[in-house]
Amino acid sequence: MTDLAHLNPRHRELIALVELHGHASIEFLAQRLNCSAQTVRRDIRKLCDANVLQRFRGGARIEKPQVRLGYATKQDVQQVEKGRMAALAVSQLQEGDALFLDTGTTCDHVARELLNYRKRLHVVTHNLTAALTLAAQHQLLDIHVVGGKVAGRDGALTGSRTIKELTSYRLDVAMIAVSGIDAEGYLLDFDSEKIQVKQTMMRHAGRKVLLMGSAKLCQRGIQRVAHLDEFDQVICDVPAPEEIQTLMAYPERWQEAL
Amino acid sequence: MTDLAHLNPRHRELIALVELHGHASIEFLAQRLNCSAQTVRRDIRKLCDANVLQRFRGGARIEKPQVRLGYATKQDVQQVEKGRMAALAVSQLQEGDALFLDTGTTCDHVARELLNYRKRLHVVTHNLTAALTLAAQHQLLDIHVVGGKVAGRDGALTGSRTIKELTSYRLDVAMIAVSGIDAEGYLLDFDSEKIQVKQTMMRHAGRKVLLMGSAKLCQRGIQRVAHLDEFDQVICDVPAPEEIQTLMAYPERWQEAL
DNA sequence: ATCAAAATGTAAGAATTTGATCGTTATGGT
DNA sequence: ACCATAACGATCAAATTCTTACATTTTGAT
Repeated sequence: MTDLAHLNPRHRELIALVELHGHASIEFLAQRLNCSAQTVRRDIRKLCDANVLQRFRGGARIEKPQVRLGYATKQDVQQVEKGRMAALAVSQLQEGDALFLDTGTTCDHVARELLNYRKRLHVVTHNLTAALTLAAQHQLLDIHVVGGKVAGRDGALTGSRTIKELTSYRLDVAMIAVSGIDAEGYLLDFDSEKIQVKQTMMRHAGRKVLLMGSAKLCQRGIQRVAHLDEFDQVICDVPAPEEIQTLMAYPERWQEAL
Repeated sequence: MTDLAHLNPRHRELIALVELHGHASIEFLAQRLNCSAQTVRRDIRKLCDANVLQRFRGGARIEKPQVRLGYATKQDVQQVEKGRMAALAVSQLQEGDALFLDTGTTCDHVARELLNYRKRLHVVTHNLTAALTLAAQHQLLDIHVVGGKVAGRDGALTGSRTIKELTSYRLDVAMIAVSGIDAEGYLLDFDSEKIQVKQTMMRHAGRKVLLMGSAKLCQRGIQRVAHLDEFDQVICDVPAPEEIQTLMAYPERWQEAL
């Protein structure tokens, strides 16, 4: 166990990317990490020496000791991009707005961004980490947590109680995150309990905002959450790829976070 | 764990900036903090020695952006004693027990202790930090969070909704913490909303357990929560002082955590 | 007001990282 | 077995970052 203490953000994102897919090619990683293939090779060699990854010709993979990939490492994927998307989403809020906040690391970034929002807001969430982050501003923000059963390491509350409580609200905005997207433009996720929560939030909100990093564009899920067209805004860190644009009735709803 | 006591405002700002994105470069920090890169390096070195940040070439990062160090770690008194009290309280649980868990740093210690408890348990709480701690064991533990409004930096949920939800439970144990005690043996606290939650938990639990560090024996509050005699166990880190013993109908309920 | 100690800024040299080049090695198809 | 292609490792130069040392400023106490 060598020094895994001072790994730079690129190392962390590299690990996260490999964990996310189980394996990744040098070229893919070089493109994602914005560096040369040479550097990726060096990083991989280092991480393999530290027994974090296993390498194969052309890339690296990870033996998953746990089926569930760590919530902590998910945070390392597209950290900067998630921050930018969160900032854009928050910048479009108005004083006094009431919003639903979904679970996921992207929404955690929104919570962090809201700390710097200096105006009154109402926030309703089933996201424990976000709620705890927001608690630092509880004098300014009106934060409501819906009841439920803790469903994941990230502190997502789900279950019939959660759904039932959500239905008693009617808010201005819902900020939703998902795991992936399919070829027809439907957003996907894995946990049906969490999907129910997302759908309920959308039904009880005026403006629906989707937060989806470009990494999600090539990822999947097992169950449909909603269609792209059901959202009033789609916030991403890159412009909409052509194949996505053709799936949208209103491609102008796509927004790129700079 | 070195001295976190005398952090100047720049240090706090630096930590906040690193927390915002999870990591930050020296250059970025120097610009935002209006100081030289060298000073930033010196600050970072200090904070890394204190285990607040981790450094990497070119900047620094923080391991858990979502856990604030404002609340739990900084001014928590009697940490060791609280750990011992928590261990004693947890040791008296039985597999399958269902318990209410109150807010406060003492109860956060109980949550941490429960992580090592290897048996099935049901936990109902309005304590966000505890719930998030317990989430790491969500496969083994059945964790329910009641809905409500975030009332403090520590992530306490309160309000009529919280009370109403609590009344639908009937659990084996309630673990309660308070701010102080008065001369007649009544436990005291400050926030009437939180007091209502404590009282409701007690009404809907079989065994009532009070967790009270010796520091609380000379502290006060502004409103009565309950009397010492209403608890089936009083866990403290010291033996009951004489003046307290005379106030209790059953002094044998007092337990000292070793 | 004065001095000592701590904090901050500046600069030069050392160390690390990175991308590119090039010869070597592994892989897959014929 | 052979060849074409892609991946790899070593090496080097350029760029960036770190450390060390020293000058300057600020702070606190007498």
